[in-house]
This record gives sequence, C-alpha cells and structure tokens, in this order.
Amino acid sequence: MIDVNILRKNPEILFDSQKRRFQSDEIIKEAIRLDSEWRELLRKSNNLKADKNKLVREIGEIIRAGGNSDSIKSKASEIDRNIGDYETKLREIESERDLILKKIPNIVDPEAPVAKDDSGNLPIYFEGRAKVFESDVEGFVAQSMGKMEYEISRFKPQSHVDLLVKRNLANLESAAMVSGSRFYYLLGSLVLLETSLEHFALEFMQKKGFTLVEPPFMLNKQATDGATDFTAFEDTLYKIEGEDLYLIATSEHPIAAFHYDTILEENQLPLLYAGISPCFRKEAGAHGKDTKGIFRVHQFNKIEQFAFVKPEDSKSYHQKLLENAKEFYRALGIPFRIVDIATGDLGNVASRKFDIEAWYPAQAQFREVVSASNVMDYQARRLKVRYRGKDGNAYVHTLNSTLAAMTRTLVAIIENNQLEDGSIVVPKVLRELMGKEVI
RNA sequence: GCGGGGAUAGCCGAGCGGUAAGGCGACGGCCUGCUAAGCCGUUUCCCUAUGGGAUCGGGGGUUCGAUUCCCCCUCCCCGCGCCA
Repeated sequence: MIDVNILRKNPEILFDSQKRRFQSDEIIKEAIRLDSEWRELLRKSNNLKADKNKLVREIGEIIRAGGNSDSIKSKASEIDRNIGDYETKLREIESERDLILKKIPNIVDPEAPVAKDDSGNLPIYFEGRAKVFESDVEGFVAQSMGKMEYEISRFKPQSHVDLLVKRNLANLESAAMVSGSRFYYLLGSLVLLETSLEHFALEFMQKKGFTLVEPPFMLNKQATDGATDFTAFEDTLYKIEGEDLYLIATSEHPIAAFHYDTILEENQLPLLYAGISPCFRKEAGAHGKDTKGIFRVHQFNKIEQFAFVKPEDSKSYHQKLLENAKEFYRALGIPFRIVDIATGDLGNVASRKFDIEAWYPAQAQFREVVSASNVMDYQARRLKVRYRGKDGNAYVHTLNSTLAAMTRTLVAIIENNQLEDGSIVVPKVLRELMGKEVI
C-alpha cells in the first residue's frame, strides 16, 4: 500500500509513477475523491463524539453528587443516534477507500527502464560460458548482445523432458493421470540432485548470515492480503475448501507476514531470512506456455531470500540479494544474464526488479530463474511492520529474491550439463553431497 | 474433539460498571570532570492537529457510560482423548 499522505500532499508523484507504468491514473483520482469524503465524515463524527463524551462525564459527576440526570441522559442518547448514522456512512466510505488504496501500485524507482511491457526489459549483465548448438548461434548472440562467451555444442541438446523421461528420472504421464497436467513425479537420482541442491542452497544462505526458515505452507486471507494484493493474486492461489486457508505461492508471503503488526527495535535490523518451502500456483492464463516438462508447474520447492531493512538501506540490500543469487548460479556453473525489468512489467508490488535468466541450450533461450524485487515500504505498510527510529516509528523496507526454484534450476543443470549419451554431469559443488559425479 | 484456565501498551503487570495504577526497557532533556544514580518528559493508531477521536485478543449486545456484565469467534496454557 502506498502512503496516504503522498496521496494528500504530493499526488503528482503518483500520477507520474502511473504514467511511467503506462497505467491509467483514474485510480488515483478516485482515491483522492474517496479520501476527502472520508476525512470530512470523520471530522463530523469525531465532533459529535466529543460532545457526547462531555455529557457522559457530566452524568458521572451528577450521579456521584446524588442528583437527577434523566434529561441529560436523553440528550446523550439523541447524539448517540446521530453518531450511528455518521459511523455507518463513514465505514462504508472507508472500506471503499481502503479497497482502492490497496490497489494503487507501488511508486516505481526513477532508475527503472521505462517501457510499456517486457519488450523493454534491459539486459545489463552477462556471465558464464554458454553451450550453443550451431543453428542457434545467431539467436544466442542477439540475446547476449555479443557480450557473452560461448562454445559450439557438438550435438543437438535434448530438452529436459526427453532426457528425463528416457532416463526414467521423471514420470509426467502418471502425474497427469492422478493430479493433472503440470505435475510431476521425480525419480531416482534426480531426487537426490534436488535435495543436494536444497542443502547446498540453505548452507550457502546460512553462511551469508541469513536465518533459515521453514514457514507455514498455508496462510489465512488476512496474511495473504498483507503480503500481496489479494484481489489481484486470488486467481493464482489454491484455496483449502471449508477453511480460511490458502496454499502459499512462495515463502515470500509467510516470511513477509512473520512480523505482522510489529514494532521492531532499530538494532534488530536488518532481519535477513532464507525460506524453504513448496510453492503452489494455479498458473491460470498460462495455457499453452511451457506445457511440457517441469519448467512451469503447479508445485515446486524454492529457496527464497527475504530482508526487512531500514529505508536508507534498501537499495544496497537489493544489490546484495542479487549478488547472492549471482554467486549461487556462478557456483553451479550455469551461464546467465541479468535483466533490468521495465516499468510496465514490474507488477504492482515492486518498485524495482532484476531478473536472472539462465541459458537453456535446448530451448536456445534465456529464461527467468530469479526475480529480485525492492518493495520499499509497500508491503510493510500493509503488514504494519515498523521500527523505532530516532525520529519516531517508521515503516521498514522489504526485499525479496529467489535464490533457487528447484524445478527451473534442475532443468538448467540438466540442459547445460548433459552429455551426448543423455547422462548429466553433477555440478562440482554438489558432488560431495550427491556422492556421484554423473547421473 | 471434550473439560478447565487465560489474552491489558515494546515487555511485565494491577484494575473487574464512572472513563487505563505501577514497574522494566527504549528515546529525549536536566544535573554531573566521566560513568552511574537521581529528576522531568516521551514511548499504539487516526483526523484540516496548542485540539479532538479511537484503542484493554477480534466481532456483536446490554447501559447515559463496558477493561469490567452477556453472546459468538480466534489464539495460548493445563488435563483427557485421538494421531504421523
């Protein structure tokens, strides 16, 4: 949620932000209208309450002195009825205002590239040595802007789907039968590769000073709505029938809600967490996209970075989270590029976002594996997470970043490390945990 | 799931129909060679703000007035039951 004081005192900031997002400013105008109506009603209602409180105190004194207070009592009752009318109207306008206030997108960072959609996302960094099949070279050079090393693959890389099914490391047909499309059974050594990857990732984060956390995998509506915009997110969430519970789409949400309605001490900050959890997503509206394999699925495990920091530190922690993710993919030996996400593609919550996109040789494409967002105070205001600063209480800033989403990272390892015979080389850093060098 | 006991400010904790004691911590100030002690103030949210309103787990009710009485819900503690 944005700061309502900006709406009152500097609405031009919001109009400007909406323009840079290529979004309508109707929502800002509507919010201003509802807010001023609300304040007018509140003023009237508070004045009546002041009158009534005065009378009630008088009644107390009369009764203590042993006098008769009947006439003044009826006067108080009459004011009470009046207050009731105003309160009803006030609550109506208030909920209308709050609903729209929560829908106003976060203010975009002035440094984010301005464009109306993802075609304006800006590749800004390249690392690693990619394996590219000869017919894909042209596309690779374009996507890497000629700034990335590569070597020609001597064979046509197989897609992870073919590879996994042939090697019996996954069964997608059975999963489709018992659960539906976009589910999977992982089998054999691939399971060990996943758990090794998780273990490595958790150890990595702990060494970086992050507190490891396994959060609840379900949240109630209130917490979900605090962590994200519920009305916008509802379609992606699985609801538990007959309960006020939703399966989480990412551990970002339960971790964000961890300090719900809390005033932290300044010396507690920064609070750094690394979450591990399964993520459940309906992927509605993704029909036809990545339908094969385990790249886009309804359920996957993910290690997530999350930070609560002082406002002045959020920019530098945004870089730190991104740096951690870079170091992680470097350690795994996966070639990648970093993309600065355009204003029109940010989503409502982020003020600035960087994605890490790994190179997938079989798809001959860079695809998202990490998304690192600076949310500023947008989430903290919804969740009422504050800290006691020198000049009074202030909202903290929150940041989140993937470290590794298992399915996508596994696919990246499989596609990049495959040999001509379909075996998969285990990344060096996982060999000791795995107990083998090749699957 | 059943029975009993609870939830009060950042934390602890009194009040149990007349409008939130006290303590601790934190912050600011005074005092002081320094530190400590002591003293004063601040310490939740909202409002067009030397003022006013709201707030005692949440929601409803009774009353001129509810932290206090009644109803519903949530969570925590103790016992019993069930259980991977």
